Amino acid sequence: MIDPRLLREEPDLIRAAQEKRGLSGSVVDRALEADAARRAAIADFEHLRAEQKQLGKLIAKATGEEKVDLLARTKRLAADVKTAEATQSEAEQDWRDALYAIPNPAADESPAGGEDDYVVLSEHGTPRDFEAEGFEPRDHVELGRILGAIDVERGAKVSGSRFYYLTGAGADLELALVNMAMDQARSAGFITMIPPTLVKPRAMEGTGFLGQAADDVYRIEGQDTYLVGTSEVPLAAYHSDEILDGDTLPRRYVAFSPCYRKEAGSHGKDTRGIIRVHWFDKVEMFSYTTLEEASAEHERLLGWEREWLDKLELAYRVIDVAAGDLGLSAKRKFDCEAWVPTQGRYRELTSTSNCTDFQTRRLDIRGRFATEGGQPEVKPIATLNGTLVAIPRTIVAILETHQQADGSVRIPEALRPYLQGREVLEPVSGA
RNA sequence: GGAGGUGUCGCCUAGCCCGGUUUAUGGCGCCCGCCUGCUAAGCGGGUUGAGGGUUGUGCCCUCUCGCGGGUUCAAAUCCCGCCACCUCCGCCA
Repeated sequence: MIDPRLLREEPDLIRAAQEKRGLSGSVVDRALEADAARRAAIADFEHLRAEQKQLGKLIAKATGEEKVDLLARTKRLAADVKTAEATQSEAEQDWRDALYAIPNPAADESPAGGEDDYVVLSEHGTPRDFEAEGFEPRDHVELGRILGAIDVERGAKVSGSRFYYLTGAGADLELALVNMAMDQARSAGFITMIPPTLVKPRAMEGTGFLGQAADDVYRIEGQDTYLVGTSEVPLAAYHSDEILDGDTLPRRYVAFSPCYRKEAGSHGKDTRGIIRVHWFDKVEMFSYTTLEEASAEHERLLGWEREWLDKLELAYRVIDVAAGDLGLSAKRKFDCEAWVPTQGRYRELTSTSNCTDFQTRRLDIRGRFATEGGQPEVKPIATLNGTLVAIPRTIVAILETHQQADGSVRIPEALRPYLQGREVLEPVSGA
């Protein structure tokens, strides 16, 4: 949720922000109207209610005929109060709906425009030149089959399209990546978490996933419960309705969890292999910090993502995602995209977003901070998230990047201790 | 799933039977000040959060006792539903 005060005082800023994302500014007018209506309704109700309470006090003291008189007066008032209260709560609901429809304004630094208007911030490593090495690279599906690591056929048989089994070396690889990622995050000071992945509407809405992203969310039939598409959801909602001690910030959590996505609207895209799937496991970093520190924290999260990709010896680039391609909650987003040899292009492997106070306002998360003068101050705080490792895409990048002419795959050195010291994944026969 | 119990301002706690100076009591913690020849002890004051009004910047008002309804002129208090936690039983990995 954007700051209601900002909307009221600087509506043109929000209009400009809508335009930068390629969205209509009409929601701004709707929200302003709703705000005015809400405030009028509040004043109306509170006025009547105050009168009612005054009379109530008199009644308590009054006796005899005087009391009868007062009771008659206030009885009529009671009905008016009830009506005014209903009007107020309706107006507040309208106002909330209008506000919730407005996304976080993009950062000044974010490029304007849509999906293709990103800016490349940096490139790291060099894509392998298979032509120079004299062999045709196999894609991850083929490598997965040869290594006995990925079984997409049986995934489809049992669960449908966009499902897979990780088998043998593939399963070992996931556990190794997860443990390595957790080790990295733990030594950076993150608290390790394994969160629930079925959540109530509050958590989903509070993190901004029931807006335009709602089509991508699995809902449990007959229940007000959702499967999360990322552990960002339970990690953000973890501190909902809490006031955190400012001294404890930043709070950094790292979670391992499965993620579920309908992938609605991506029919025909990435149908081969495990680039785009309905379920995958992920290790996610999450920070709560002050609004002042949020940008610096965002850079730190990006730094940890880069450290991770460097250790996997992947070629990748970092992009500044354009305003129109940001999620509802994000003010700014960096994606790390790894080179996928058989596709001849960079594909998103990790992503980090600065959500500022957008989620904390929805989830009622604030910080209590010491002030110069005296009494501590309660203020909104910021949340940020960043992928450390999304398993399938990382496996794709590793297999394709480090494959050898005979179909084996060299294990990056940093990962070997997590794979029983293995240096190479060898083809198996009879998958 | 069944039975019983509990849910009060950061934490603990009084109030609930019997509705009305309750502006929700007290303690801890925290903040400010006083006192004090050291970071102790003591004393005084402040301290839930959200929203609206006013711009007199300090004050006024409303909401907030797990959540939602209801009864009533009036609800922390009475009634109904829901949720969470605890104890016991059942079932289960």
